[in-house]
Amino acid sequence: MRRKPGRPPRAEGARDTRGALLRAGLEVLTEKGFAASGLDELLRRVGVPKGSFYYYFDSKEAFGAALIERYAAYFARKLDRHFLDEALSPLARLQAFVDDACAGMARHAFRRGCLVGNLGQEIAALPEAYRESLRAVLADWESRLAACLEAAKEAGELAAGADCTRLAAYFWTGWEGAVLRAKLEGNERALRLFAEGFVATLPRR
Amino acid sequence: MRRKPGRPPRAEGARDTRGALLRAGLEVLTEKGFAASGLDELLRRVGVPKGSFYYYFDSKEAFGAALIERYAAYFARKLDRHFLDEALSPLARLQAFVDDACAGMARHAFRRGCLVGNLGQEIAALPEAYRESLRAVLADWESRLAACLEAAKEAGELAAGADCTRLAAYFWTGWEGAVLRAKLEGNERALRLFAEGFVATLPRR
DNA sequence: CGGAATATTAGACCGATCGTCTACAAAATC
DNA sequence: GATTTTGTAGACGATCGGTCTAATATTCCG
Repeated sequence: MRRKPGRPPRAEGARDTRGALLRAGLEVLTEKGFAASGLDELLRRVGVPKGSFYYYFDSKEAFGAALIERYAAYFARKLDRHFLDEALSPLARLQAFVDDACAGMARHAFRRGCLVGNLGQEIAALPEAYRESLRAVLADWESRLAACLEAAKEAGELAAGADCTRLAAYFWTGWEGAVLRAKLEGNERALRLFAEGFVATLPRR
Repeated sequence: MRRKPGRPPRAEGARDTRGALLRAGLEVLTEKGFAASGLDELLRRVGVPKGSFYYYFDSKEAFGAALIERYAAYFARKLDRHFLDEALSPLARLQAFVDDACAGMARHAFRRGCLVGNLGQEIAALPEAYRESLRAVLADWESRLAACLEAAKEAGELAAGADCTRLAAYFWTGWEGAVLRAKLEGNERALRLFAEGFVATLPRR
């Protein structure tokens, strides 16, 4: 019993309980996936009682859906930051994303992976509604990368006949595998290996 | 209460309890992963009481380890069947494996994936001993594929300068991603896409 | 053929943890 | 200062992984 019940101050040194839950949820779920992540652990971590959780979210399923949404937004921003960076050539932008991702995984000692990959893997045991959400997220990433590859085409870094949409789908498919492998091996080797292989085999002209 | 206790006949119409547990375990874990798979469900499915489970296996962890071993053996046989098939050219053998895998996933309506991929994804929440096992399995697949690619070199299907080990690592990394994606999408598109992309970008000479 | 030893099953039981829910207190509003 | 809103506290029943004792079939040995 650490605190009396009731509403804590919110106006000033406010504590964004919902936000804290989402942040911690992302940390836990990108590490262990959905099924293996217990609410109790999450709540202990954030220092919030169960009642609060169920005030902000209808269920664990709803919480997961919110996490997917938040992760998609976070990742879309990251992709835009790199893929739309006019200071770099299109292929250099892709490389910058890869470098960023490697640094990100290293920062968490290769324990955390990709939320989409984690949930996709256990999709059979997840709410059916997640499937479409995850698919949509991947489709979104695909179109962002395809646009970057189109830019590469115009910059003469990629053959005019290249199928950018197909290449983008190929990239994200393999990339998810690389993230999984990097987690398993505990190093960035797989990420580098896949990225280099992908770029190396791009049709130049 | 369906049956009186005691040892059932084993000599004739014998029921291989341990084997049945392993078989069902493989089905469940390739679908839902480790954490999401409850012992109770498994036991209900096989029609075996808990006592038997803990007679054959020390713990869920030991059970999982046995599953990894069994899956590795099963998969190694499958790889040998294809990669050592002298009737086909080396690259045709790889294609035969891909076709086989597509058919296999389709047979289970794309619900079951790869045990190594599933467990690898949730490695952070798994017994640490699994990590090395899974790594070793992947390394084994890698060397089998590398040998097949070496054969392709000798057959003139692959450039003499190609780094077969590296290519093999690249393949399995991306392949795991493709399996994950095929599960998520519920079709073989990702498998085909990755396999075609891989073969297409192989250095021919 | 009989009795002891062994192999295997039956399922109650335990502490921990799962996700849900009801009761209530503080802050905000009027 | 009463009511409404916002949020917290923690009890709850179900189920989890795991252990344990009891019971019985089979095998072994004489």
